[in-house]
Amino acid sequence: MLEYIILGFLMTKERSGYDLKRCMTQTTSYFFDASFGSIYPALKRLTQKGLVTFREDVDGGKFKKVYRITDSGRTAFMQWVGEPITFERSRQDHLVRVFFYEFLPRQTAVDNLKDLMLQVTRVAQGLTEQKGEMERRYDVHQFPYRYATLLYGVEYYDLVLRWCDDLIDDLKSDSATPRHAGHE
Amino acid sequence: MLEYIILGFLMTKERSGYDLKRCMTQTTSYFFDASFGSIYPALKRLTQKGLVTFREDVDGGKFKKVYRITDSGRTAFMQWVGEPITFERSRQDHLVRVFFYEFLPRQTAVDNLKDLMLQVTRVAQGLTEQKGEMERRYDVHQFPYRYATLLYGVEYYDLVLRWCDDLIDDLKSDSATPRHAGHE
DNA sequence: TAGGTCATGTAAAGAGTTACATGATTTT
DNA sequence: AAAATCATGTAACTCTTTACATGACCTA
Repeated sequence: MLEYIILGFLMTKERSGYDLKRCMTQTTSYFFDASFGSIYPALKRLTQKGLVTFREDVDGGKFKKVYRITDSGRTAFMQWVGEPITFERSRQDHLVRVFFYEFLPRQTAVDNLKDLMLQVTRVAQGLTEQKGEMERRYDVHQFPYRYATLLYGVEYYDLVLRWCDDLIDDLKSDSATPRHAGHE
Repeated sequence: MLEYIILGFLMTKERSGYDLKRCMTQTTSYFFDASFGSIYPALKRLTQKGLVTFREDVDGGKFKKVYRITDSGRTAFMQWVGEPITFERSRQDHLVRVFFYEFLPRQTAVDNLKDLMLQVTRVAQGLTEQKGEMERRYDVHQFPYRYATLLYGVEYYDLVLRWCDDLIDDLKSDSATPRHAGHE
């Protein structure tokens, strides 16, 4: 997967490993991210397979390896991107603890959910700004897919926030039956 | 994480590795799942740490190891479940390809998105049925967290479906500008 | 008797992160 | 002069899946 994402980013222009990391952090990190520890080995593998080449560049004294996609790289990417999308149920780690919140005092549950909302709000803010910037600067109909993935992110975070809020409301209105009583 | 989920499932009753797998598939698979290849080693580790014990059972000739949570297991679980929830941006693999759909002919994009919708619909159906069954059989206010996580799943799949649908609509209304033209 | 389900387990491989090592340049 | 950023890379570790091995019981 990572290798194809790298190829995808190289489809439009040549980039260094460092550039690729920045790309991901800025544009895809809300649905896919990778560390240097996986990017550099991936670039090595792609080079060995002949899907990318690189030139060494000294830009202002700084040593750089700038990667460019090859023709077979383009072919491999085009083959991959056209394949049917396989829907994988994605792990939602934040749900795991909540699933077991029956064992927690209601107040702790509410506090932790509120804290979760704060975290999500922070992440969501960055995305919403990106979306606004895109709407201001471009005609979004020209980039339907980039815009759609951004929208997905904004709506997803919105869902998580609404969900937390609804659950907190539900817990407050119903504080007469503390489910955590009786354990042990 | 897996070890705590196992402890969580053992909080209410004793279960075998096989039971635990069935539990997860039935109740948490839309946000967390694990294979036998990770469950059995996890149970071994939990036993070594003294957080669970087991008894060997021969149920109708079938050999079973039934695990029970210990007191230190309960303590460890209660400590974990009360910790603040850390929100991790979760990978949404289905978005990765779509992010690069500018390189695909519009018709292929639409076809693949429709196929994705079919897959999601199938997964969503199971969850919606579970939700309906819970509403019929129990007073959902008695199980706010189980019900909330179910709701999350239903709403999440709904979001994905609406998102696909909106994107397909957008692509149809705007078919005059095929963005894929011009590559290679 | 063949295939399905119940039941446990291991080994190899895959995919990734974290931490570290290195060193130049740029900003404070 | 220190700290941050740019830039590449490796090694150890973690977590996980897939594939396999084993064997009993159940059902068509």
